Amino acid sequence: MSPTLVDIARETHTSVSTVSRVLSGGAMANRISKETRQRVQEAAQRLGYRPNLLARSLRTRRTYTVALLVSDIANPFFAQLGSLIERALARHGYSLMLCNSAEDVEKEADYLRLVAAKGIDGLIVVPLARTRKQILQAVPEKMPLVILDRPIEGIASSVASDQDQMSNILCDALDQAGVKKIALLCGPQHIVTHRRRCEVLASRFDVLARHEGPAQKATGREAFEQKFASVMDKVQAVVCTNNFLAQGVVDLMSDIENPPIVGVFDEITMFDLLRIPIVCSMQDIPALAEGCVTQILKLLERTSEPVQPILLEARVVTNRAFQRMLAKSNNGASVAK
Amino acid sequence: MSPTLVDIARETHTSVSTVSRVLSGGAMANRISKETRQRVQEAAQRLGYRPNLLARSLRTRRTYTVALLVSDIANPFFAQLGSLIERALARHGYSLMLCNSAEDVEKEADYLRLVAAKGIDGLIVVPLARTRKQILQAVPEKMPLVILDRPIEGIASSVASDQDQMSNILCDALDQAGVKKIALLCGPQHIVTHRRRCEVLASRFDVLARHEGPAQKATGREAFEQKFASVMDKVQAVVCTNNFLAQGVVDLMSDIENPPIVGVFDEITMFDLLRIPIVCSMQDIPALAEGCVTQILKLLERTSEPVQPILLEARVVTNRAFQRMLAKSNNGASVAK
DNA sequence: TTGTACGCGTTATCAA
DNA sequence: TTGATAACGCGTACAA
Repeated sequence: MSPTLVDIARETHTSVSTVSRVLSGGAMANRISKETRQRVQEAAQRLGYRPNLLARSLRTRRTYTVALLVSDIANPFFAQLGSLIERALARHGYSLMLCNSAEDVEKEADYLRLVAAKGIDGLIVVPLARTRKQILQAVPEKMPLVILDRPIEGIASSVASDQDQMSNILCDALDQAGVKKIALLCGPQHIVTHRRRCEVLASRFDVLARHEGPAQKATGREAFEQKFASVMDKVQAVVCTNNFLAQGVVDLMSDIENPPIVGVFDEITMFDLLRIPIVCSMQDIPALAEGCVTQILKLLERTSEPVQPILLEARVVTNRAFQRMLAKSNNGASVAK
Repeated sequence: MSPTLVDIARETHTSVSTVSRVLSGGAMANRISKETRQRVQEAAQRLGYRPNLLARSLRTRRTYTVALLVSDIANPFFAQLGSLIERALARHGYSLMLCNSAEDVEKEADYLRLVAAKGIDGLIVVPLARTRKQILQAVPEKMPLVILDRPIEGIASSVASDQDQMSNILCDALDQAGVKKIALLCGPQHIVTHRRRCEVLASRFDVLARHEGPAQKATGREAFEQKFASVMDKVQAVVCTNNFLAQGVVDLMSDIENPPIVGVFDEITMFDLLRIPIVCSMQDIPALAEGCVTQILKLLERTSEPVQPILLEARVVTNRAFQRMLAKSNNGASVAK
């Protein structure tokens, strides 16, 4: 067994409190005579003392652990976020507990309860639940909580991209390319980001076909087989509310003669090498990560200074095929601006 | 404050031990009179009792938490592994603590110590350290430990792909395509997987150019600028020891007239849509995840039944461009087999 | 400057 | 079938 404070106290002919003060008390350590302090440290070193963090946490009510609850860390969007969040937290002395909700309300609630029971200090969550109430009945009121990506009414500590802004810049880009009619491939409408993106798109273009399903590659295939194929020659763009959906779509479209533009939220890997014109509205992932870490740290320090929701801007990125297409049409039509 | 056993004991006119037995003792609960059991359960329900898992862990010396230590969860390979591991662990009642070592030996050691101090039950690690000794001086001897992806001499509990097999099937595929001379892009040679892959490749082909660097996209660019450009017309393939490296390479090669084959370990997203012929040697990620979870669970149950290293087979996958190329050369040369 | 004693919430031992 | 009581290892008032 690993040595404890008692062992060191015995070894060094002092009491546990002195040992504790030397080894863990920051300011307390100075109020101890240089001599005993050294004796204690020497003994600790020699015995290979490691504090039992469980016992400490039980006593101090702080675990220095934050939980990140996402739908699936295999999703590159969340994987990048998770990586950056873990790094930032580690820099501040916190560890990360990772939870996959798998877009399942039950699992989400289970995890929320578990996290509370484990004495986790704070929680960063990409929620499935849509109301403050749903969350607060699984997690104590005072638990530091940051909502990531899908804001919830009544919770101030949240970090997300501005869905309207990111939808509109995508629409602007499509507009500029002369798009009027689109096919729309949507993720689950109970998820606020997907829903809002759809709404904006529908308000700005003529939607000739629309398909909804889970945010996976397979849904893209489905859409084509069931609804999109027939309108492919009538629309100028296919828009997908996230990159997984788009991946399925792009797969299918590679065989089409004169493919329409694909508009998509978040990144498509290697999109620059595809011959399909693609325009992405990309969230600022590092800023999202940094945002929610600073938020959670603020809440953890309990310096009760007010926390403001953070709303980030996205930016549009196009691939070469898109740029070529744009250049061509501009040349043909009028003087390029 | 959340209610404790004491509160329920007071409320129900019994002792903490009875309450504990009712609420957490599995078999113990039956040795309690139906009546008091119900009283206790009712009270627990009414007061909204949640066990304090920290206190329990301190007492039982089990946290039901496993740590996963990888270089970077943003790497899709680890992200998929992480997701599957988390799910499997959750099914067995364990939570996951996620640690990024960032390919940094210091951080790795720090995390190993931290994990031990936190009372984590077990550890799945993609190690940077190369000897059993290095690891055991940071983590207690008896800590359940599974080595993932990069086997270490003397540690039986490990799960990985057979590097020789996966390298050789890649070579076989290249052979079949008539490849004799290659350019080789390697990840860090102190990482055993990269090193072994290089060795096999070098033993089977004529390596006209070789570049080494961190396993990132940028290294691919570097290689081209510094060494590869001049031999591009002399080699029939460029081989990369992982997918990040390959991504950089593929980016650069899209401009080349008659691109050589790209050989790569692990998946390249959307590779089917690229006009460059690509052949991948793909690890069985679900099997890797399942393997290390069953291993760790076996160690956690302490049923001292012997644990065997798991070595998995990879399989070769080619994209359409590769297949077209192969078909063409077969037609031209001789009767297709 | 140092030591004593208690509490954190639970489980486990030993009597009753 | 139950209840005191002692751990688990640590931090911290309070006293000396």
